[in-house]
Amino acid sequence: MDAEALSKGAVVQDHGAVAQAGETSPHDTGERILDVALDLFIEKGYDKTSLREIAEQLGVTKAALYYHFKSKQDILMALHSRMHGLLGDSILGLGGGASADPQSWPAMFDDLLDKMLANRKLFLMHDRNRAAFEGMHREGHDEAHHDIEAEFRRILNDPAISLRDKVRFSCAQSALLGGLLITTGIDLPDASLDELADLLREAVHGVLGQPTGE
Amino acid sequence: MDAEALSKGAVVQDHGAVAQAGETSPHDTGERILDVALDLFIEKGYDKTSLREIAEQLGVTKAALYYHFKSKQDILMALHSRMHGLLGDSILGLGGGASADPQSWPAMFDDLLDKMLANRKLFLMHDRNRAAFEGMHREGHDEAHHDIEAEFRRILNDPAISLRDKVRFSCAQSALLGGLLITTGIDLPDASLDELADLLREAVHGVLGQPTGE
DNA sequence: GTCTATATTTCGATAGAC
DNA sequence: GTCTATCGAAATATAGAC
Repeated sequence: MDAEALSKGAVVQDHGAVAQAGETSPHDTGERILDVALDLFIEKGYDKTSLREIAEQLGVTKAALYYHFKSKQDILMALHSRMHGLLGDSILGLGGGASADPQSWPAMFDDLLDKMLANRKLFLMHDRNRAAFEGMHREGHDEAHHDIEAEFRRILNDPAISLRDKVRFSCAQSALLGGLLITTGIDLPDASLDELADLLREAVHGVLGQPTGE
Repeated sequence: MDAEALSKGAVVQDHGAVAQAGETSPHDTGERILDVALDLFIEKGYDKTSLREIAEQLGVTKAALYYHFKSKQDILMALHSRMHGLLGDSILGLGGGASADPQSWPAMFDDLLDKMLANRKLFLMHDRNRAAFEGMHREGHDEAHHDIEAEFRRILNDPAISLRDKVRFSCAQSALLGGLLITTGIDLPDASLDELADLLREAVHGVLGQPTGE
């Protein structure tokens, strides 16, 4: 009801090479399960969304879901993979330590902004179900995937970064999510997504401030 | 484990008149239940926190909880009341329409910042369990309490407010929460809460921008 | 690949003794 | 005000036919 204005399953962006393992043609049942789950996880939250509900809305039975996913958490993990497929390793320097330099943050956030805006639903879902994702990581599952929040904490614990920059980083990231949230609580007049992108960039840069003196 | 650096149950601030109905002396069992629940709702989320767990950590049995609260949701509602007791009606103009003027936002956010920082846990809990709170409101409970998000949506749907200001408002609010989040993921050196407050003010004002031309 | 059962578990909530 | 014991509901997950 709230999220009907969002784009549907815009997983693959205008650049290739983001295909996920196990996700073949775009309209097999597995993908449709994920699409429905994504909507429900945003609307009601992961915990309060039952498999019966997902199956019902999809026109199949619960048991059919278990043919495609071995558990409910497995569905959440698949959506997690979708998200990381979008981010790629281009952002947040998961390999190196490029993100340790606050000078590079404005450009990085610009990049992140585009990807998050183009795939709002995934990021809104991740934000709304942070507890569920952390529980998943705590139980040791979700191998081979670093979370966004893992990189987030790495920066927060880097002694080379000043408290001011840490606050800026944390606030900028949250501000971005707050900007995404606006697309659900409002009827965006026409396709003024570009205007929103500009305003969001403005807000994020406002948080990050001037790298030099102030 | 994560939230042990947070202050414990700082419900009543340095100004009086925030007592809640049904909350008498500060250390009766009812209050202790709420304190434990607050911690667990932050750490594991509302849904994944069982009453057995709350009771165990408190050294009583499940049934004892039901003497003080008539349901699990009732515990959540009580914490909701705690939060609104803090906010009072001074902020966000729940009665009038004072918050409709973007000119007044910087001062309002300064006020909000202090209250949120002094009672981080309540606001972090609210943010982390947004789905649970919305579900509560959807089911018609929580009478007599307007939610923060209700006022939030009112602003988003006010046609007199420009999209830029709406984005700024939404981002500023989220940025504030992002700033609170920093207190959980980091060991704040000493009691540098005042320094954090300054940096947060800086960040929020950065989002809100100049009211005049730009 | 999808169905009809059914197994298993956990949780919220209640009854009644003390 | 707290306890023991239990009920009932709902959810995840599985077994096996088709």
